[in-house]
Amino acid sequence: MLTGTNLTYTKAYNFRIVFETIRLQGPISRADVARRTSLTAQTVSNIVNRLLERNFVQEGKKLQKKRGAPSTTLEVNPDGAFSVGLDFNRDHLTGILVDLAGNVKTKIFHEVDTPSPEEAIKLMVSVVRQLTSTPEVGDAYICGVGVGLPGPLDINKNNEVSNTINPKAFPNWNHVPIGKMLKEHIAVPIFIENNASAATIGEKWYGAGKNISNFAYAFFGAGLGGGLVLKGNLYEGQNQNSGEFGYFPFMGEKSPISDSDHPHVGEHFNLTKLYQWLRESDIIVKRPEELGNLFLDKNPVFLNWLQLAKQYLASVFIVTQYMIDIEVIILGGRLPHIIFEDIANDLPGIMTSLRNDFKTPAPIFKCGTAGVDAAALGAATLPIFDLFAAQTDVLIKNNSSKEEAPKK
Amino acid sequence: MLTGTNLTYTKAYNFRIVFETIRLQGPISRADVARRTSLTAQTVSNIVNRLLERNFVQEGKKLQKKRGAPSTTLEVNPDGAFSVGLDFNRDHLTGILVDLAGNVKTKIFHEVDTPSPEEAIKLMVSVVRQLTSTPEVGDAYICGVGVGLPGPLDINKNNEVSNTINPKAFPNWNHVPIGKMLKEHIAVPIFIENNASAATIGEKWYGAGKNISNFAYAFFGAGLGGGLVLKGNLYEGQNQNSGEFGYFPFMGEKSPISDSDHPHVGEHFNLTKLYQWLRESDIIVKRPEELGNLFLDKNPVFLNWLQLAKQYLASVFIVTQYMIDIEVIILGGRLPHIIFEDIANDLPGIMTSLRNDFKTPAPIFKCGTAGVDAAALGAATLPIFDLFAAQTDVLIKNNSSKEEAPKK
DNA sequence: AAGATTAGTCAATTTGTTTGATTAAAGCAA
DNA sequence: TTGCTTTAATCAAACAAATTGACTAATCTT
Repeated sequence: MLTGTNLTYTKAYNFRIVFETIRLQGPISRADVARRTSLTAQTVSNIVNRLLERNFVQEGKKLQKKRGAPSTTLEVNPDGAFSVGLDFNRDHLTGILVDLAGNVKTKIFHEVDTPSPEEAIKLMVSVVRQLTSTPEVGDAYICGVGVGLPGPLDINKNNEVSNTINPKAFPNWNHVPIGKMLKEHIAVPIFIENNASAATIGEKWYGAGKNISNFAYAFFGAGLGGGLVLKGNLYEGQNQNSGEFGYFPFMGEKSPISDSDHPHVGEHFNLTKLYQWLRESDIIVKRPEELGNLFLDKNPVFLNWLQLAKQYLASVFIVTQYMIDIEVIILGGRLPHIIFEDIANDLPGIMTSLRNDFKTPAPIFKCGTAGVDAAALGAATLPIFDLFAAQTDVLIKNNSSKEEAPKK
Repeated sequence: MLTGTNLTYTKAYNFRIVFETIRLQGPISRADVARRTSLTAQTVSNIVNRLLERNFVQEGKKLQKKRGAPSTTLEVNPDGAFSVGLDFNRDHLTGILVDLAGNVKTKIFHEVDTPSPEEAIKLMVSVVRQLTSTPEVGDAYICGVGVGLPGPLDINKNNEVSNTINPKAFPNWNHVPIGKMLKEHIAVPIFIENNASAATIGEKWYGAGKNISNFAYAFFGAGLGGGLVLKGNLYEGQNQNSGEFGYFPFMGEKSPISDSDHPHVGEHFNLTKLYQWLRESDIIVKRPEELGNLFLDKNPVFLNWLQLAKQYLASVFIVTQYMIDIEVIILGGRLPHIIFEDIANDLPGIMTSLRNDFKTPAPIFKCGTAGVDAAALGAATLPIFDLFAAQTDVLIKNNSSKEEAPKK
């Protein structure tokens, strides 16, 4: 709907712009913030006072450049607020506590086996309680709890409170109002996303996507998913399912691991199927970390898989580039970092050999910085993002998340 | 860069929101505009007065619903402003004059044969003069001149005035500062875009994309191009080359028309190559309109081409949907309307047979409403779009196009 | 005919940014 | 050392656009 705007929204947006400038450019002086944002020194001064009052930023030491009065630098106060992220899947629940600077302060890991909704909620609530009741947090501000679930999600938006969710990965979960169930036990705001989108936001806010306004993120979880950041904002699409790279059909021959009626690239990256396929060659793998050893040992069966993986990814990203013309592609998720590095290293060459002579530069490949906990860190970023990100839609009326965090 | 905002931008944005609401929903009363936009009646009243003063909208007849005072309706005043669009290619220059409601008032067509930049500019200037000096225009406001060129463009953004352009289709054009050259002879603002992007904006503003906030547009010109509208805004990508569907590789077997080292879907839709291929079967075609006759005659060679075309498009749009999860796909350009209708009719079925069982709905196919002059109409829309579209970036500082049109 | 409802405008208020003036701190040059 | 210049930062007043509240007018309801 086309809605207008007014002063209140202007205020909220400038608040976020100033915070984000300090976050990304800090330590930085008020005067520099004003220059960068094109706001006046007075406006910046007022907003910074509000940020200081709330403990979201802190003053650093004085700094002087050439002449004139030295400037007091500003930077994010890591302990100014905390957020909880949950990465939930059939086999595990990871819970982490992060501070405002994105540092992981505490981490809790539980192995599970396709629990029922009730069991899952109970465990989640207990993890959240544990994470937030440490003396380190004290009475600091808690932005909220973010939950990442395996996508694609079928989100039924009946009303804001009781969205129901159908995660494809949980056959026994059917239209579970997970948000509502959590709200009954947890007082802070709750955010639910598919894990790939959450990880995308995590990389955008704290990771390899900082300062990058257009990128695609490929998320290697139980399968292959992803997310898109376009013009600095997460683009989720009509049904919150953009960036489903795993559903792309194979361009050439299909993967030897593929066994479905509609062969698609995601099958090659499906961890369960990969473990099965490796077992046929008497290679026993149970966790993604162990794939790193196969790589270091130059195991020929695994290297064969990896070679094919690169081919499939190259074809996926060629199409991605022609469609959305992005600058950077970030790789992240549960695979070991050395494997991502190897892929990021080889893909540009493979893609060049497949590309048409096109005048735009090839995309740059980067590895995600969040490591194997990308989904949990991403989930924890959701509440922070909602409160602080300078998304342009903050400026427009009928937007729920325009309020500032409370003073205490 | 992260820049702040202030009241001035708020004003500009609300002005656009009110105009667009009247344009899309009119005839509509002030009170209804206020309800739709979440602005107060007073704010709407003020903005409408400014719109009336500038003749961009006009009052219609009184209308009463149930009780209360009858409301005066508002609607766009077609003669309130005019805009010129040029569609330039190796073989033709089409110039059109459109009014504020998107009606084509005058059309000029010239056949050309890969002219030099100087010859082209001369012809363009003369066409613009002819179009704007009719009595119908009188002293009405001219928004500007839009120029659509065959993409992909290699735009060199040295500074705002002297962007140079390398259209791939013009081998003898090398870094031509076409904007600067036109500005020397034309007083109104000038906008240059690749023809597919221009046509996309045209469909978004006046055509099948009205009211649709996420869609992909496939543009059949000399080859196959396209554009994306995401969250209501044109998304052009890092290098202004998003939506280059023609560069996608073939998913299965390549087209019989393809003859390049890197086979890509665009080759199948390259009109020159298609004409050549048809000639091999003794079918002589020189203009796209004639393809319509082949279709109506059920010419087997052409139907074979069409069948393959649908297969290739289906694979392209499946990937499109998984990547950007859009609602609608619009087909437009130089092919005859009946062919677009046939494609739009058959594609959903072909795609369903190829799709994974995915829970999101399949995209809806629509035919563009601009007809064969989509590129020229799109080009004409560029200045209007710049002046009136409620793109969110209007709200942010350091944005050149925030001024309101002059009163006279 | 009185009351209710709705459209629309005028005048005063609100609110966040901007402008202008002022203070303070530090380097530069004679 | 002293005066000049530059820069940072804040205070107070001005400004600008949306909002609020009061009011008029038109029409339907009962």
